[in-house]
Amino acid sequence: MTDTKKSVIKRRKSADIRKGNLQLILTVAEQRFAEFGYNGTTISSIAEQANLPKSNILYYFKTKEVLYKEVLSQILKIWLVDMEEMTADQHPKEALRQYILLKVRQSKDHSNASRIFASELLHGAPFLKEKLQTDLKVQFISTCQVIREWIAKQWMNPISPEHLLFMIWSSTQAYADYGLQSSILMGKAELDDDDFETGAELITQIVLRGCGIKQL
Amino acid sequence: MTDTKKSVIKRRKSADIRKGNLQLILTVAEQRFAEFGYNGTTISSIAEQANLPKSNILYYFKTKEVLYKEVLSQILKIWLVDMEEMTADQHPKEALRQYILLKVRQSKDHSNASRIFASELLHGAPFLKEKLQTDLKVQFISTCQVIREWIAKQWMNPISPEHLLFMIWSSTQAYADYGLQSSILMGKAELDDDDFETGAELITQIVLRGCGIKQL
DNA sequence: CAACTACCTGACCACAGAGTCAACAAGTTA
DNA sequence: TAACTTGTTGACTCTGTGGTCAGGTAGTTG
Repeated sequence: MTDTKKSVIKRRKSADIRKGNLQLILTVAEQRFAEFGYNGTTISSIAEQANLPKSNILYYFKTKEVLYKEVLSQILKIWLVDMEEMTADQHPKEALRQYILLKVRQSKDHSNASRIFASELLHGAPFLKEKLQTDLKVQFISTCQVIREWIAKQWMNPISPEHLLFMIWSSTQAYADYGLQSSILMGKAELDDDDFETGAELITQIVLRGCGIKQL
Repeated sequence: MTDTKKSVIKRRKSADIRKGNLQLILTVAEQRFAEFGYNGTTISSIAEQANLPKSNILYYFKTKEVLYKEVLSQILKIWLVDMEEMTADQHPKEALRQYILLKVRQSKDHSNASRIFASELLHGAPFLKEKLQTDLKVQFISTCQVIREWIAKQWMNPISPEHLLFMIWSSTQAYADYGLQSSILMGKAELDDDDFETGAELITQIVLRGCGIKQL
């Protein structure tokens, strides 16, 4: 009994070490990459912030590139999930509102991930190009189709679904990407919850009205 | 006569060397910084692309940082100019349309500059913070005031000028920042003139309708 | 406890990249 | 032409960084 228990405890403890360190490193790495970019981030700086020796980082991730890709890989998933929820049978009034809200929330809650993603795109998506051409593109085409059906049902004005999506993406994404700049301009240390809510609401209003979608 | 002429020619030639090299370096540097970011860009790579020895770059720009700041400094100016043109006596219908058009054009014609600016903001504007707090903020506040006056005149719905500007900035800026991603999704090598026009028109329509600005 | 595996880490290496410098070339002016 | 300024460049230094490695320790299993 004691043996088993002890063994179990130890086994769990050992697994926890790995899991814990992995998580710690990924979290810290995400912060650093978001702030300084891939080239501006050193393994040493990650190590320092995580309170681990540099060699230990390299023990879990063979190279810096592997670590970065690992961080990246989780981001695209998050990005795609929200879009899937828009379907043709929903009314755009609800669907778009919800999507915009989620995207802005994401900019707030996963600001680092969002910024890394943006930075990646900005520099030509060297590590993401393939995934964009497959996963994201499939989802994109499908969502454009949904919008086309909304238009066919005359639930909204006939406008380019592609450009509409670009507009929604960029304006919601901006609350992560340019949050700092925005806060400077608005004269505060950082954007608060209200700012995000106001932003989401404004984007929603403008998009819905702009697309000729009658509200209520 | 011959002497003077010769002298003049030589003087001009000498000045031209400086001017020409300066311009060449700045242009190449802008490309590299846009594509690889500050840390991802090496002086050697700039030198190579400009067909100059590395030392020569350092002769004109004491350090990499000086060169980068020089590139940056020209960008903010461009960014501010268009905004100045929006004034309270104009009707937002015209003013916003024009501003959006200019901003999208800028994303097309000065894509590198736009991307450097975006990248700078994305990483907390380490080199631009001061200028943002002064120049850009002044212009921002003033433009917000213009919008407030439009609202007071009931030329548009009462919406937050700050967030409206963020929305316009980000959605127009996106045509530079995410141009590559967009082209991938739309299945072409790069966005063509039509895409930019369509984008500008769509943003304009949505913003004008979204703000409750009657067109014509 | 013994053998084993997973985890940890300081010392080390190779190399790239920013910036210096000294010597030289080319234009400029009197 | 002589004195001077401006431009040019290869060779060099020095720091920082990604990554290796060997020798450790701590958990694990029979």
